[in-house]
Amino acid sequence: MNDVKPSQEPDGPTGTLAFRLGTVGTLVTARFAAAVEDLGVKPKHVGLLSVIGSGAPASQQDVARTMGVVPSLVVTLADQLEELGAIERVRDPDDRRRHRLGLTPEGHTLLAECTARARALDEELTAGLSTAERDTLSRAMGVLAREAGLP
Amino acid sequence: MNDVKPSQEPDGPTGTLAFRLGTVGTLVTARFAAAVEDLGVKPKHVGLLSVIGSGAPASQQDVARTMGVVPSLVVTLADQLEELGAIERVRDPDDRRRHRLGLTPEGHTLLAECTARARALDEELTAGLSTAERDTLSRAMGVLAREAGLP
DNA sequence: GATGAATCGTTCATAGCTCGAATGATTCGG
DNA sequence: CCGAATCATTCGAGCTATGAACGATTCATC
Repeated sequence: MNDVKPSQEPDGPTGTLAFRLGTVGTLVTARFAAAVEDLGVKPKHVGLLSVIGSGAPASQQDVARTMGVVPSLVVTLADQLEELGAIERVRDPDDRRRHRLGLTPEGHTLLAECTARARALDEELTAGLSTAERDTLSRAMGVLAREAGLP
Repeated sequence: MNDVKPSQEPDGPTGTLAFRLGTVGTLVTARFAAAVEDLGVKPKHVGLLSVIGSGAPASQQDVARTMGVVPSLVVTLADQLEELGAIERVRDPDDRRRHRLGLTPEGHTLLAECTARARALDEELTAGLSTAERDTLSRAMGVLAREAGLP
């Protein structure tokens, strides 16, 4: 009768979802960063690639909004990815203020490799979970993302 | 037969658990930071309070290890919390190199308030989830935390 | 007991990341 | 045609967290 809530967890903020999400997120991001370091990119770069990769070529403003960062940061990230030969900037003929960002063939390859490594990391992380739990977790993260103000 | 995997998710890294954990973590942390801002503390302070609050009084080195940060950062955080009157440093009589960190009565109150707000945030975030899903999520986060290298 | 090595807390300088304001080019609305 | 708005870019600044030095204290070995 005493294990209705089997929580052996500490009862401080450290035990709450909000807090744990932060610490685990930081840790996992660090691990992902280490996993793609040799490719010359960091998580933010991968995020940019991913945004560009899925969907129509977008302006840097759009990308910034989607990523939840400031446009000036997109400039820096895009500069570095362009230098890697992963993306290219094309002046939008319809509105020549805009730069439409697109993946180069090398960019597609890079994105695919990053995706593969992210998936591998997922496998490691969820090794201790059942398939049903993974699905629930995956779905819950989607809900949380929207709840936290993501597109 | 085509919805064996009902994933409408994008297939880039953005859709992976590892990546989403990072972005959601950052977002949630920002929201928690805003929630406790008027108390004069930031998430890292709350983490420190939480570590001190649960368990025997620990040295700053121990706290640093538990939090996964460098000892010099604990100095800064402890300074600010001490100035708030939330914690106190006591020279360990058994080993006078050490400072044992302890919560003051005000510190207990502050920690309790932070805990309450973290729980309230949890409620908001998981509003769209069933009770069973919340439990699974909670458990899964514990597994991930250990898997990612947390105590 | 003495003495060199190790540990604890602290200070300081520094690196990394991100933001915000200012600028120039371009487009839109009246 | 002209002022307001939008886009990309540059530049400077802020904040966090780190790592290397340093004094105080303890430990281990002789």
